Amino acid sequence: MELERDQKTEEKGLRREILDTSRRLLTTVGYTRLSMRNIANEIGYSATSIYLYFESKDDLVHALIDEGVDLLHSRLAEADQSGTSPEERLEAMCRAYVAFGMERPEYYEIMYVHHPEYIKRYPAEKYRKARRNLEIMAAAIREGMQDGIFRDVEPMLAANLAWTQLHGVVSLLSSERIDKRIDPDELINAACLHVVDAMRRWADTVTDTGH
Amino acid sequence: MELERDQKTEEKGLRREILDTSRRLLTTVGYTRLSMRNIANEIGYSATSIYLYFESKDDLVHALIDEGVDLLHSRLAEADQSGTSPEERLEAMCRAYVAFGMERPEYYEIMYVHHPEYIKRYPAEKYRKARRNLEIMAAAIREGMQDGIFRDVEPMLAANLAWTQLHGVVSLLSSERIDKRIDPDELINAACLHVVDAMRRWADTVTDTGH
DNA sequence: TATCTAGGGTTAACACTGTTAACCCTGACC
DNA sequence: GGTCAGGGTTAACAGTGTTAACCCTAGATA
Repeated sequence: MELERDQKTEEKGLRREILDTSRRLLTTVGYTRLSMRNIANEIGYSATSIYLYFESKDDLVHALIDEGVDLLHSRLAEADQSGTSPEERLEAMCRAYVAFGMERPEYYEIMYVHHPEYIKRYPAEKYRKARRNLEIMAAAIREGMQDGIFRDVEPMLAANLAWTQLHGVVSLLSSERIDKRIDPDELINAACLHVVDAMRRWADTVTDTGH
Repeated sequence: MELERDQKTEEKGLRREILDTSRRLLTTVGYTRLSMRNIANEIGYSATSIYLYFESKDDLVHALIDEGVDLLHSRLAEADQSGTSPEERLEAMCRAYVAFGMERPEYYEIMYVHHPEYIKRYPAEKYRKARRNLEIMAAAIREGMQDGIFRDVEPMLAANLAWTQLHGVVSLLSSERIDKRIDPDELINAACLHVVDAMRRWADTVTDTGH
């Protein structure tokens, strides 16, 4: 009993267990099979007891999204430190982003693909945390601008443009909507180089038209 | 009776009615509320009678996707004819694609966002038809190459790269995942110009690395 | 010591979902 | 007139997220 008291900072016992098996189910059987009753069966509790620790399934999924956001962030941060020049770092982060999306499609799905319904209820503080993953890219872009390598544009807009390109590749590839005759690696490679290249030249055509 | 016989080329009566109300429900209440019983209630039949004309909900949704594909194709074709130079035409098609995605999110959702489950069962002949929408872009790119305006790359790969960029913008914008401080029009504009610009320079960096 | 209370957990149920099996009824043909 | 097919129905299955009511045990209090 006293031991459990000490562990309460780590997380309450059952809540932790729910999260663990949820994560496991998500990666094994996928999101569609991630149901309250499924989770409950796995840990030997009734489905409704989950509601003692999460106020809804949305809430539970939000917690999983949070984990995914952290996972992605660590990948991006690692890539950011792998290179020296802003160009290298940006390219490395692009590849890290795509790699994450392709290797952990279940996480990626609930983070960026799935239905907007529960996204709208996504709590603000978690949203702010998710934005870090864009800011780390924006930072590299900003540095590149200061070094005179990249053109002068709003770094956050540029980061978002990069994000849309990367997200497009990941989501269309992993939903198997890209024709099989297209080599995935070639497409990924093109997209990543493309993003970096876009930062070099760009502004002259874009910022003019931005009212 | 004889009149109905004449119309059978247009489509069988009830099947047409199901498709019409499905389309209407899709655009009004959205995909999540598009249920068999909902459709049935709307037209005053029982839910199971839908199965006399569609073998599953997937099948029904496939028919709706088909409509969406045609709609998008007519938009792209129109844009393709609006310009003279390959550059103009490609840019017009990019804007047309994004416009379609933003104006008809329900169609876009079932076409390119939703769950891969029923996509895998998407019939091959419809898939072939959907590919036309990429080929019309690839055609403009190919022409640009022949005119010496665009670099020499595999046009279908280039079209797919363009598609990923456009899809990323549409899907992230319409799922409201882009920060509100980013101006959507500016992002769209940047993406479209970006796609065209990528066709001009590109190949030297990309094709080299393609194994 | 007896009683109250709070909290973790349960069962039953509601309102949905897509889908199948069985049935029913009408109209056409032999 | 009997058979048969086809359009349509109801009932039901197995599943979903979620809520209301309940149950039981441990701890604090009178």
